Amino acid sequence: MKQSFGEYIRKLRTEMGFTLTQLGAKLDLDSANLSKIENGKRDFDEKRLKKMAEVFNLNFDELKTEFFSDLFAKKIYESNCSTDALSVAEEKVKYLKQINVKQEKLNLK
Amino acid sequence: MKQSFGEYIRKLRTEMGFTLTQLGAKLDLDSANLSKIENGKRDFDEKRLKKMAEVFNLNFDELKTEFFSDLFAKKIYESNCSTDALSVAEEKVKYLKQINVKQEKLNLK
DNA sequence: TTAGACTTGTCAATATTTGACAAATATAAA
DNA sequence: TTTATATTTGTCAAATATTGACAAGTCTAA
Repeated sequence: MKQSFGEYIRKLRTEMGFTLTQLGAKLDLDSANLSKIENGKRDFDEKRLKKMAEVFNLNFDELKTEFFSDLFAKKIYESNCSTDALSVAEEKVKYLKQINVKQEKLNLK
Repeated sequence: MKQSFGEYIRKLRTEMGFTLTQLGAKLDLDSANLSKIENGKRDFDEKRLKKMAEVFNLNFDELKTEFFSDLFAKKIYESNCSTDALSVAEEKVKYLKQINVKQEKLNLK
């Protein structure tokens, strides 16, 4: 879990004995671009997460966790932001969900 | 800290007695677009954080925390991702910083 | 050396974000 | 009420960013 998302894909891919071209085909992705993704030079596209979970038989929610945590970590690292943002974000997620509940109740009326 | 970034700006703006147009001018931003930002219909652009900190005399790092936490929370909410991603992200930030240290040592040689 | 695997650079196509403006609505003072 | 100002909403072209694709390079193992 402490690796980057690119390293994670590479690990999974080599464990399965796939080449970049083979996995690329499964994910509908150019091997050159997949190489960049594994090397952290491009971002993996969220829309391919579902397919990736299927290919590697992974739990989709755990894969999302892996994917988004990478996104957040990179943002924090690049922007030199405090990791406090992470705990504040947790509060804000609660806030957003709460707003949503209120909204749904209103919509029922 | 439990409000959205848009609500936060609005609170600061009204406390200072600024109109959208007045604050917009200070931030080099159309009043209509600032309105959308405050109402969560557009995103505040990271490049204006510095100026915003100056205008409201805020600590830049704290403002960044406020800004990025909002970003993360929205992502999690929209994508229905587990908040586990936040703690995993913390680990990944450590990992990225560690990699960087190793890289710097290599560059010295 | 050759074939296959991987990497890197580039660029047009596509998608997203932004700035700007007009028009509608809300608010509040005269 | 009318009027002035503040705010909201819709739209759209321009600016940016991302993506897919391909060529050409390096690396590796037989």
